[in-house]
Amino acid sequence: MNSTTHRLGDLQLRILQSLWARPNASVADVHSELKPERNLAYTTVATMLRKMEARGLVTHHEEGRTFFYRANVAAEEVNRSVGNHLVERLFEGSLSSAVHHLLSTREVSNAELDQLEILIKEARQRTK
Amino acid sequence: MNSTTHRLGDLQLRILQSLWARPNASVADVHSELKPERNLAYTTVATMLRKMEARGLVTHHEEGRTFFYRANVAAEEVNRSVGNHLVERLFEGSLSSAVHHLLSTREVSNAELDQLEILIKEARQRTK
DNA sequence: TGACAAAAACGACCTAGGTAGTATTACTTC
DNA sequence: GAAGTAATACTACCTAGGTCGTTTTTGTCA
Repeated sequence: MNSTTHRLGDLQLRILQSLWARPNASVADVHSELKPERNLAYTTVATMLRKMEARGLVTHHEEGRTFFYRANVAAEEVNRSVGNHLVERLFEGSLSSAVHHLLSTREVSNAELDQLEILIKEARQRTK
Repeated sequence: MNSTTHRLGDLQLRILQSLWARPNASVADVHSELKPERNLAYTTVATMLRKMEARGLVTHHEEGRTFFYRANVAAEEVNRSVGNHLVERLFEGSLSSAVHHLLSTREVSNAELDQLEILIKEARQRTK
């Protein structure tokens, strides 16, 4: 894949998320999906999709005169890449200090804490 | 503070980190600190510091003809802001899915897992 | 005091994201 | 077949990070 999956703009990320949820979407599809949160012009979405295709982030195929886009990078890949990049540049690679900051400044429900403990147990199993 | 503490460039973040570790540093100080990892021109650092001051990220005071800079935003603040922003935009605010991704794709030592469990216990105490 | 060096100021340029208007093309429908 | 509509294509512009080169100022020291 592209080595620069981290460093995606906000709009690019939202478009990718839209495509992950609804693969093979036309410009109109993406545009109307994003309409409520960002009141963008149709051409803004179209232009961004074209730019993203040039960067290899999405691909398209044509049906009649309409382009249908799909993501060319996996959600897992992007999330991992962006997440790791953040931990690296902010916390020198220390996952625990990253989580520490998150935990100490966010409201975290008990259910989420339960979930986290399960994840830790699973991680222990894996490294055993 | 500034509402845009998230969205800092890599260089800006590194400069801030340098200033957090060594407050009241001259351009030469920051430049030589960053020298090993990034072979930047002196003026690059100076220019970036000036731009950062214009954005309110750092301040300076003069001693003789030399500027001494210090960070105008706290490390805690920036880390929290950047971290939260990431969790929001990548995982819709779910801390556990963020941590899940991190845990599932990184090598995490047992010591770090221990540390995480302690953090969770502390968080539970706090919300009780 | 005159040369040198160090420091800041300024301006220039490139890249990339983001946003959108205008032009062109082509399909549909009366 | 002409008008209207819905697509894409193209171009332009703004902002911000990042990177330096050149110029100006000023202090130091032989």
